[in-house]
Amino acid sequence: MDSRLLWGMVDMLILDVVSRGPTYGYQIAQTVLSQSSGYFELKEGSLYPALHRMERQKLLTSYWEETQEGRRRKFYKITLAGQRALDEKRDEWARFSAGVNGVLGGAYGLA
Amino acid sequence: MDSRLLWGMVDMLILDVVSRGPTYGYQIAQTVLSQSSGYFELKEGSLYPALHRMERQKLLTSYWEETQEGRRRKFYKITLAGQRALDEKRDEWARFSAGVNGVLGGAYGLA
DNA sequence: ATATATACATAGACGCCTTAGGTAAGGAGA
DNA sequence: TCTCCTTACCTAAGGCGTCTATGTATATAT
Repeated sequence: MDSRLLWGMVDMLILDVVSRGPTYGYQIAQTVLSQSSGYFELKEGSLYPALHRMERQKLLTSYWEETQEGRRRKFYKITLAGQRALDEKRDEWARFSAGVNGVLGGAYGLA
Repeated sequence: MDSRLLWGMVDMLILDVVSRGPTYGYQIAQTVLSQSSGYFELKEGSLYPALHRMERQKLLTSYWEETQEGRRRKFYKITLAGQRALDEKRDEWARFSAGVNGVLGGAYGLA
């Protein structure tokens, strides 16, 4: 896929996944990959900086957990501000995709 | 709007408008603005570099015309390669928006 | 032993969009 | 006349998110 399309979408996708309950980076990437039917491959170089950025912005909080097998995972929870940001981003996405489809459909005369 | 969302979309929107028939920069911006219900304000700093870039890539060709009032306009026509690129970008957009909606819809369990 | 999957992290490069500025002509209104 | 807005083109510099590449570390499978 054209990765330039991802600009500004990574945050929304991450927030959306985290909004369903605490989860960690690797799992977020797997979820996004699976629910986009393999389309969105969140690269580590985008994923982790985005998580850190959103934590700085207080949209997420984090805590470490250790599994019984000895692997460490950094879990993220969405904050109230994060939930609000997600809602805004969803609205923004709706307007954006309607805008694109409006232009693309323009050839066939809709309005 | 969040302008980062525009990444990679400007070319598709321009190609789409030009594909309907020869037109010029200012008019393209007006068309996109109108058909996105005022949502997409193509800035000159994005529009003209994009037109030049796509002309370099042989997706568009251009010619100058002078109006009776003395204004000069640079008209653009889409090439065969441009039409193919547009078709690809439309497919890409369809997959992309389906992917986003797949992730966003994931909370309500679709697959 | 080696490879793969899990799991985190960072540095530097890249490229498009933005802001801001420039040129130039026409028409409207004071 | 002077000012302002619209039309119409163009470019330079800055910002910033994503990518590639790299590093660390453990567990499991071959």
